[in-house]
Amino acid sequence: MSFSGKILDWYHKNKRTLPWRKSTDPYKIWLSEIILQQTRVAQGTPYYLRFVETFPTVDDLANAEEEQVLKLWQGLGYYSRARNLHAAAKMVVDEYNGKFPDNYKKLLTLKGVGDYTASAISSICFNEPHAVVDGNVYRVLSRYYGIDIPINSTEGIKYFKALAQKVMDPDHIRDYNQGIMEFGAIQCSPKKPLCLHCPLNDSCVALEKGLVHQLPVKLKKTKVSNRYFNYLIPIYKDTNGKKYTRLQQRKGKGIWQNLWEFPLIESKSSLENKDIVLKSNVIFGDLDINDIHIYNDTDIVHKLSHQHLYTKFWIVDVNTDFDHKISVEKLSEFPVPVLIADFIKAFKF
DNA sequence: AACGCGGGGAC
DNA sequence: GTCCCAGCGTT
Repeated sequence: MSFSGKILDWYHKNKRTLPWRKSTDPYKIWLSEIILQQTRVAQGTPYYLRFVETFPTVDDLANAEEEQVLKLWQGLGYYSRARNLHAAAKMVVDEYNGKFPDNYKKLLTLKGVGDYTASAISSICFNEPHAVVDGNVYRVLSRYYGIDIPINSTEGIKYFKALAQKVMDPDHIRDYNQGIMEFGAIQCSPKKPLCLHCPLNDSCVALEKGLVHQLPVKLKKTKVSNRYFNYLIPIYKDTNGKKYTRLQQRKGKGIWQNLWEFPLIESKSSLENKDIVLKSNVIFGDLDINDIHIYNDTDIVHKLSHQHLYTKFWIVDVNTDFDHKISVEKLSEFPVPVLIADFIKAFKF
């Protein structure tokens, strides 16, 4: 049996029942594909369910505020996906008259949709013969065919796309594409592949040569940088005992774009109490600061894939009312990074 | 061609 | 600790 035949056979016996597999509605498939970019099925599934529940149609999503989309996305990471998701929904409504693009080329014009996602949607929804190449496919193909070209090199990306396109089954593309990804996730997994009872173990080059654990080859990742965050949490209690604090929205290019956080002092290294007091007086202008004390004695280290954030939270008690204040009960309405959400949850306002 | 972008789970 | 996940956009 051919490679694709065995993949299809394996898929029919082993496929999981996943919520998006009940439909070929391009809106729902697109939603699932964006959510699952660089994200495990287990992590993305509850988000998918909340999104289809909250936004049943692309029109509903397009008409939402970006704030609401980001709030629903909170905790999933790579927030440009959420911003692009919203922008793409608007494109579908405005430029495609509300009808989801129905072929690979048009799908590629949507923000946040690249070769993988356009291939996935066009094959699953419209039976177009475009082979998907995701992390699973790189692993399966590199092992089965014994290819050691780095998967994240320009040559590798081109090579594996062509190979995937060559070995696919164009007549069963919907199941083939999902099948090879599922096979990579469950059978041909990164660490402990189940080679012993694999339907391809009589013809897998990596298995024959003992290279299973050396493939796929991947170029080195960039190094992690350290940053030092000091969050100032102003707290003002009015005459009724109601408490207020302040959030501000992150703008610019870096992490957590358009998400909200407390006023931030970033420094090259760990700051001392007196430095914080000094800078707090600048940040909060002429406010009457009653007391400043640290919340966490040792730094909270928030680890992103490319940055380690050494974080201190400082409680700033103020005696006077201030602008841009929000009541602490409203904190949960803002989309915030996990680092901030964890603090809000742990701190007793 | 290289880099920036999150968070979490498996080991 | 390391690796990687149904990748994409920017520089």
